[in-house]
Amino acid sequence: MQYISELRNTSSMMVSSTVSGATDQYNQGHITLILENSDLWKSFHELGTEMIITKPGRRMFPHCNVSVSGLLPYAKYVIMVDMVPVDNFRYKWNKEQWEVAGKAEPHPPCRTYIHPDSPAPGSHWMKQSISFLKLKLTNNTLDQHGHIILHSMHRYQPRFHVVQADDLYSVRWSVFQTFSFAETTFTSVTAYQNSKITKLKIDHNPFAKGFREEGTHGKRYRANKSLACLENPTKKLRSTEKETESRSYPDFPRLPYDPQREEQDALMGTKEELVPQDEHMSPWGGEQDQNLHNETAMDFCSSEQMVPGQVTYHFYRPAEFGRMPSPPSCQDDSVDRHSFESRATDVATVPDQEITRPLPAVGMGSQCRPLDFSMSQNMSVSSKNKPGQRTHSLYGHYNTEQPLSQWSGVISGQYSGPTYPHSHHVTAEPGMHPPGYHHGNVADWSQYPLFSYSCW
DNA sequence: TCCTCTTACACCTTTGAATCGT
DNA sequence: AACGATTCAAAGGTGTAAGAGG
Repeated sequence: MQYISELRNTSSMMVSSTVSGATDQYNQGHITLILENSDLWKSFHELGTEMIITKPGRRMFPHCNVSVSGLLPYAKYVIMVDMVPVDNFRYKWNKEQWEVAGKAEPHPPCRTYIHPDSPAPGSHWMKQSISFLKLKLTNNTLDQHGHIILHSMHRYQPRFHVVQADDLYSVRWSVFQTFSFAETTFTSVTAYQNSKITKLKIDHNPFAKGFREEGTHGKRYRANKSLACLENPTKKLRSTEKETESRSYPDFPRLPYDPQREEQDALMGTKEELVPQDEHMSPWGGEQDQNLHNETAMDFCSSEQMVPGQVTYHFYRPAEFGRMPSPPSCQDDSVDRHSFESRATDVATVPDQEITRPLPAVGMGSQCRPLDFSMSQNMSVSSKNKPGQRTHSLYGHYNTEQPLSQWSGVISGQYSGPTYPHSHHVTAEPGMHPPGYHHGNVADWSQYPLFSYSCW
């Protein structure tokens, strides 16, 4: 609980600093991104968000919805989203909480979702919130539909990229900023593990309304091959209940269904449910304590740092990396933007404790570095090879040559901690990194598959 | 045996074309 | 002819349960 309150304090500070710094609305250094539905995200985050991924592709829920300010009204921008691994682990759901189940699998092809309105003037982006409703996640590494490919049972975090570019061709030479939000971190799953998350989704997702309403829910529950449950409830229902119990769905089969109570339970938790878990009900709690962090402060650090992807730019400016490791580098990057050609990156990469953990780090250095933006090299190289084709491919829907995500020069808009009371303002924030923040682990990622996709 | 993943299913919302009225 | 409102069917999103596979 202590760490939650720390988060809140910090985040409110960040918000205020952002706001005060935003006096110059059109100064690019003060572009701010605000996460809409922050409360909803927060609700999910507190339970440990799970995102279903399927072979044909599944939308996110909650879906990413942001509003942006501080853009130049007449300058054109491209806005993109990608997913970065939060750490190098694979997880499993065990005894009502997530546990580390081993090292992460090698990254699937990295893809980027480009908002369909891109490119559009700043005024367009600022006049209303930007929805990424149609972004889809898949676990199909051979996916041909341009969905973002993730591994199941891994943790990811969406990153938003704001790129000033007149067209998609010029994205790679453009100035851009990267934002992410701690509460959008999720675990990708092929089937829901945490019943609280399931219920929360059912209660909030209109498409799941059929599971929400009392009658339908009951009907639905027995829908498949299980009218027998009604006819002969003893056997079938018993087995259902058994499974239900074993999977800890305490409230699911119960009828009548009370949405309010359910929601309240989901959000607040009952005492019984809470006891075995962390005080704030985060299923991460146990696992984090056990595997990731030893103290609350480290929890804070971890969640803070899962953020922005800053770029690995060593391909062009290797010498610059020397300055990355120190927290002030973020501070100095107050400009928060860099051009592709000239900047030396901040390398956020992975939280210290996670990188340095005595992990079975086999292959991690080059293959599975979380929060790394390896595409820089790929892009440079590939664009030299096939510039025309590449740029053209930007406009294709599902072009396998997708260079867009291969940009370099990503900078950190820098992430702010969980926005607990409200939305999330993201700006460069010195001091967000804990002492000992580690910027290393900037190994080459050049073998990383070179086809991320734009989808719209 | 356990765990993860896939698939078919029923229910629901969203979308867009067709129709009608002004 | 142009525009807006309404209707309706198709498309697509949702979690569940059973079962396959490792």
